[in-house]
Amino acid sequence: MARYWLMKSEPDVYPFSQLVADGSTHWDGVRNYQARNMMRDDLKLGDMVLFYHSNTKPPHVAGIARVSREGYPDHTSWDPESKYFDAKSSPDNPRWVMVEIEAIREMNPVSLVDVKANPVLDDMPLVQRGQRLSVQPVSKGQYEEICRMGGVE
DNA sequence: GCCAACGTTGGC
DNA sequence: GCCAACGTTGGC
Repeated sequence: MARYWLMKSEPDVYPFSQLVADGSTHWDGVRNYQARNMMRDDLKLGDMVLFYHSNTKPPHVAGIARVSREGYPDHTSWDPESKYFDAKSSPDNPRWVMVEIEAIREMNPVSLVDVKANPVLDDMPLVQRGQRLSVQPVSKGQYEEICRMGGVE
């Protein structure tokens, strides 16, 4: 049974349109333990992902993606050239995890303002105070409501 | 550009 | 183990 997630990306860095162009991508660079644990333990093949654009005006959900590979070591963590390099991570003892996601479809942007204005979505982590996690769980009802707002059946 | 929230670091 | 300092996130 598929579960549902929201993943944040800054469109200046990696917009949803790029995921559509690429087809799929590995979600590297997450350096937060809570988010890592979810990617390692909870994100399963076929889980649906709301692709959220943060740090843009206005912030919004931009499209739907799907987990296409479950958690595996994030190789950028032991690449000295990478900006995500972590000296405490190595191929033998990887500290960080990534998943792969694939683009499913674009949707009409659902802005954060609209999410906040919809009582159905009051409990979404996204609208809680100070919520900064780049990977967040979403309920089935919340997922379906966002899809509806974005014009997706 | 500002700043609140939160995570991490490091001295003790 | 505490907690102040610092860095980052991300909306506004």
